Amino acid sequence: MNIGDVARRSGLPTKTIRYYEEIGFIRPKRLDNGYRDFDEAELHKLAFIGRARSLGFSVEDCRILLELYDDKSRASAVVKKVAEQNLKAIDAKIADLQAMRVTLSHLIDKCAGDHRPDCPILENLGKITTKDA
Amino acid sequence: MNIGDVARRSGLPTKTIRYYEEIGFIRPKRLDNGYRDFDEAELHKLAFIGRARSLGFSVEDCRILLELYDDKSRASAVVKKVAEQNLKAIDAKIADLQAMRVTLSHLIDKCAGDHRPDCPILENLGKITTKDA
DNA sequence: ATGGGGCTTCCAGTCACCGGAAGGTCAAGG
DNA sequence: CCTTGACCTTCCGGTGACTGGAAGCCCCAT
Repeated sequence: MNIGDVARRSGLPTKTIRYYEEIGFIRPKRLDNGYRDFDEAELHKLAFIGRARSLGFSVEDCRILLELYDDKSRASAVVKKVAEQNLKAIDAKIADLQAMRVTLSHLIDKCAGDHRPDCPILENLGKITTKDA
Repeated sequence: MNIGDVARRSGLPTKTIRYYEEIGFIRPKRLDNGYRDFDEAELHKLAFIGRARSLGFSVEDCRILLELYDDKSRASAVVKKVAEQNLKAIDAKIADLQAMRVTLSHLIDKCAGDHRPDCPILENLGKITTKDA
């Protein structure tokens, strides 16, 4: 299977697939002309990584998850722990963004948004909130 | 004012301040010994950038906001628009993360998380969801 | 044989910094 | 006067996870 077919079937760009080879996720054989030749197992692995990435797992998380996936005797608790850590990280990001959102939307609400130059948004950003030593 | 004082008063790391000089946000004078010498206006500007960054504005957004801040005759509508675009981007990120969160937490709930090897998390990641051409 | 797409490698760029090395400067203490 | 330690400087490289582009094969259909 050529890289283009794998890209279509996995949903990953060819650039990303080459990158995943570079960082050791896959080692496709080569044809005589130098083209990569993927088998179904590699396609499968790439699709796995793609799904995990879309759920917010880092590439290094994926490396761990792949190892766990291959190790059929590992306890599910181990996998669950990795997933829970990821969930925590996602929750923290959501909380950060929501805090931003609150402040920013307050600012936007207070701004008339007309032809006049007075703007509470800039005024607030301009406030020096230093901790004078 | 030395860079260390500015760092303490603005809350930005010295590395970041030097970086902001490099990309043209500020142009502090230099003392004979080569040290940067900041004035209050520069401190103010850095604090402004720091606050905007913490609200999710990109560095390029900050460049625009600074220009708008300096242009006392611009309409507040212009600023509001930039802020609203940022708010939209924040909302999109929150939505993405929440979608991830839902899927991942379902998966985690379904996983026993014990000594047994069966794990719905990995099983789901392993599902090939390709669009076979 | 020619054209167009697909494949290869390699280099550089993204974004917003951060870490560290090598070295100059300054104020205080012995 | 010397040392110590906290500053400051520049420069180089790295981060994460790709992405873009150039230069150049390769393959197939016309």
